[in-house]
Amino acid sequence: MAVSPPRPKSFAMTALRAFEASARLGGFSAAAQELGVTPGAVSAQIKALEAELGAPLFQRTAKGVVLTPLGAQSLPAFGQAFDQLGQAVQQMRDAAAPRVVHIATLPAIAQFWLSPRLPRLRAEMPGTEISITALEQPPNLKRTPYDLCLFFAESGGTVLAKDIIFPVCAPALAKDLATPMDLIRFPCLYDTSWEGDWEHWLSQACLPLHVAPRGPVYSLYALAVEEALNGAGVLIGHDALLAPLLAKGQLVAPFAERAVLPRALRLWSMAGRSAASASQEVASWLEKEGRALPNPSGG
Amino acid sequence: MAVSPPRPKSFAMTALRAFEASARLGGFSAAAQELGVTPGAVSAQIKALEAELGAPLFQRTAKGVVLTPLGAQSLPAFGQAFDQLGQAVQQMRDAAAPRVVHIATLPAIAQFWLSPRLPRLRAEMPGTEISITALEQPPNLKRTPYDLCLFFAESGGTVLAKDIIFPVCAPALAKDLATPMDLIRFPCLYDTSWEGDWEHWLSQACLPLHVAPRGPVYSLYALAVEEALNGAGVLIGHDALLAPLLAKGQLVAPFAERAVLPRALRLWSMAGRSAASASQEVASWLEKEGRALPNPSGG
DNA sequence: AATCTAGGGTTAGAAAAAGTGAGTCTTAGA
DNA sequence: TCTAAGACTCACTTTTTCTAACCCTAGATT
Repeated sequence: MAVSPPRPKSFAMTALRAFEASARLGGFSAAAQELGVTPGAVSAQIKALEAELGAPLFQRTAKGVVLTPLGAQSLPAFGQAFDQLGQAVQQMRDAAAPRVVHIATLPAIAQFWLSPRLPRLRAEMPGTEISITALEQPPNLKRTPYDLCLFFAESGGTVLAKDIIFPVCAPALAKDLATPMDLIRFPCLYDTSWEGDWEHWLSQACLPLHVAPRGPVYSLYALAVEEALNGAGVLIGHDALLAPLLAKGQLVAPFAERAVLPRALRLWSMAGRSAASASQEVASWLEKEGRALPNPSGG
Repeated sequence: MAVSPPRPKSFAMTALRAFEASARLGGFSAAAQELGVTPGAVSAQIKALEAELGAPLFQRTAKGVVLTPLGAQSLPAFGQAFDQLGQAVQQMRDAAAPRVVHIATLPAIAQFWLSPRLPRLRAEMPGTEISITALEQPPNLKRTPYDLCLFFAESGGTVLAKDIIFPVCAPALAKDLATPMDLIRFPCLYDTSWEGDWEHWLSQACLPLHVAPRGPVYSLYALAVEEALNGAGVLIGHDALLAPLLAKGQLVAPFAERAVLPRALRLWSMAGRSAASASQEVASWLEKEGRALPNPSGG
């Protein structure tokens, strides 16, 4: 008669979360990113879960993993359960600290769009604490403790600004840029997370030109902007982000051609928050801000 | 602009579980028992959760804890979420190992009621693996990975046998026990988890006697039975458990008086299991077993 | 065909979390 | 006043989890 060890604990929560995320996102790497750990950790969790379960949940292939029937059949229930858990956590956080709003956004947006507006926002909403977290990817609001997401996206939420791109540079450089063809003689700067920007602009401007960056590649938009301000080259700029610098004349747009990308600066929150909550107040304020300046640099 | 640390993980699952259990059961100690850890561990978890939350969930008093409004308001959602999670785990386990049945039961029941029946049960259900876990308290099926619970209880599930108690002893001792009054001259054995048994029997038998155990106190019924078999004293015996020993004559009941306790040997499972599952098959078999021998030692 | 790349798997060792155990404190009730 | 229950503290141990650096495979690219 087998008597199990003194602590007959149920399944490890971490492993279940890893399973749910992996199954939902279709891969360990994606799950690892959502959970904020390395793929190896997710792999180990799943392995442990499968061992305890005595049956495989994923079928491993060289190019990713596929759910086994068992895994596929288990996923929906776990999805619902974790949704509910996440919602419960949100509610609790709301109730505990009703005047704290956590915004998740791109580092570039945080620095160039949000940061200039924060003083006014804070002034207009005293007593509300606003915290900003910079992330490369929009987080899953159902699973992570953020109230608002502010990212460039093609759909979802409300549009705060179109994503209009065009080359910008220091004023000193602009006089050497009579036509786009002159771009060939200068480094064309861009941020790695927006690799296609130059091509987009060139094709939208009907220019059969191929430009390539010279010098360092920037993994942080702020660095690229800094370089552009220093006159190190021509940056492919985002209107929504650079409007203040353009307005102040620290950067200029040497060419008239503008490309409007299908994506836009969008703000969204988790469904089912009361409109009276602090996060919704902040959202309204930001949306108003977006409407107030539909085209800050003048169209 | 505050950028949170690289890993903006959501709340710790363990802490949330500790909160839910503590809130539901009304105390850290009770929660600790359900979770299989020490009260200190639960206390630490809750403390960490409250710190992260920035608000207290419990109000500490000298005699236990009381939920704050925040805690009370958060509890239902967490209860539902964990119920759903537990159900999802159950479903997954069922689907993964459909022929494994985990039974939680009292050590004494495991050894004296279940163990003698296991060979037949296994013979009749080949291919079904049955594992037994001995626990002092019935576990919460919604939160722990057991399929069936077999305990003495006053309600719930189906009755397998009444709990009838009466003194038993080795045959050699019986001849010195003409009347219950003779009990005074012998050690009266009992198990610590059933402390009131002697009083129950004595009062039901209308005997104004007070008996006390002499010699060691047994924390495991099996030890007390062993001692009784060795002729070390008179044990207050449970009919359902000792029937085989009585039938074989290894133990005898020197007195005719029997006390029927309000509780009974009961079997229950989590609601919402398909009747075709292995666990329900085992349950049916055990229930049939209970019906087959309503009063094994003869009434 | 050789190389590249993306996605997974594996491992040892490091780090973090969770848990224990003994002792303390407080208060209700005997 | 004494006792018992329940919670807390703190130093220490154990367990879990994570990372970093490796390898492996298959499809795409050159």
